[in-house]
Amino acid sequence: MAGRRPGQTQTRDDILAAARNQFGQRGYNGATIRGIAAEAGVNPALVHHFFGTKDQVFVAALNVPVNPAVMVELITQGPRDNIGERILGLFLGLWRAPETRQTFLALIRSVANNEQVAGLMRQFLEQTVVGPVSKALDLPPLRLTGAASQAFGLAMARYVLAVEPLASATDDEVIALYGPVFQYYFTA
Amino acid sequence: MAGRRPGQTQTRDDILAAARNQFGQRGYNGATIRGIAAEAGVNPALVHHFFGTKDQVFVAALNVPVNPAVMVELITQGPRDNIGERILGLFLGLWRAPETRQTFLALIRSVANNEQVAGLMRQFLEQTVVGPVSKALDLPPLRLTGAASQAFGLAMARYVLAVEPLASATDDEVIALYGPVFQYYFTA
DNA sequence: GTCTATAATCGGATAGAC
DNA sequence: GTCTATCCGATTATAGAC
Repeated sequence: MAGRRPGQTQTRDDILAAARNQFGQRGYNGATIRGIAAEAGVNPALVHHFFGTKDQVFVAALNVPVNPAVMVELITQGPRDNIGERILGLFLGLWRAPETRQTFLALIRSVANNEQVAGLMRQFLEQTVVGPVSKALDLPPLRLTGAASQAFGLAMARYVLAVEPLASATDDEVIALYGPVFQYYFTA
Repeated sequence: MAGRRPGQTQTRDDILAAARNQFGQRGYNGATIRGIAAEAGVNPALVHHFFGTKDQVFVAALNVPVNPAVMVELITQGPRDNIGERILGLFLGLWRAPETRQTFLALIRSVANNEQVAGLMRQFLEQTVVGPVSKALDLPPLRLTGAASQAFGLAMARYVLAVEPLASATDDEVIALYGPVFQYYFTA
């Protein structure tokens, strides 16, 4: 934490930022090392130099400081009667912060076109989300996949497709619209 | 309708079927003319010969006999108190038929990674679905984008991600789970 | 640390022979 | 109708100079 590190740091971070943006805009398949390098203002070979293969660049770019286990904790701990609104609050907050927003966009776009990423996401949902939350809240797993599907659809419609009037709605309007739905999914 | 047409037809249809499958599995960006030709067992040049550019192949492959206006009619006409289940029945039926299933898969995968397709989908939803249905049923447009988002999310989770236990659930279980949600979106 | 050069593929599209 | 041959561009990745 004391003193700044020499040279390298800046370029490396530039590449990482460019990667997050490119993967977010185009997904794994659509983004290119060359595109990332161009946006970062460096040579394509440098991207490989710092992060290795495209796979590894992807992992590095998406390694954002959001701990899923903590999120699950936050959700399962609080009062049950407003769990829908609480989840939406967390969700919308993550979509408001640029870093997590880019991460989520990248994941959605990649899941839709890349079998490998889709496999990872499926595993993550089944093992880290649906399983634990189902036990913690004593809900049928099917209910939680319902909630997950609505979260996916909301992200898709509001942030990827940007269909109106949903895209321009305020966060409060979104909470009012989707609150009852998530409350339903989390009520036995 | 009387008598069968000569030669050409078979190969042309083979290419079209292969195109539907490839676009469904990989989306617009991921599918290749060469991949389509290989699956159809023909030369890549033939694909161009019959359908022109990749854009035109895409349009031809997705030109499936589903009239959106008719679907909207079906939904807005019937009784209001079971509209959720009726929509789900139509929806699941379309995902059961191979041709429409491939079409929908292609659209979802392409929307997520292709700005042009996303634009078309956005326009379609706003002008052909949300607008008309909102007027016909006297519902706020925002409600209908909510329903659309849930439809997208259901398709994504069940058919693209195939997350369990949703992917293996029966249609009846899906109707039981999502029925109340769609009913909510379609109730003022 | 940064870049040039290049290998090895793969992509869409076209011209033109048969 | 069907295919061979080919153009031209873009991609990931590596080797190695400076």
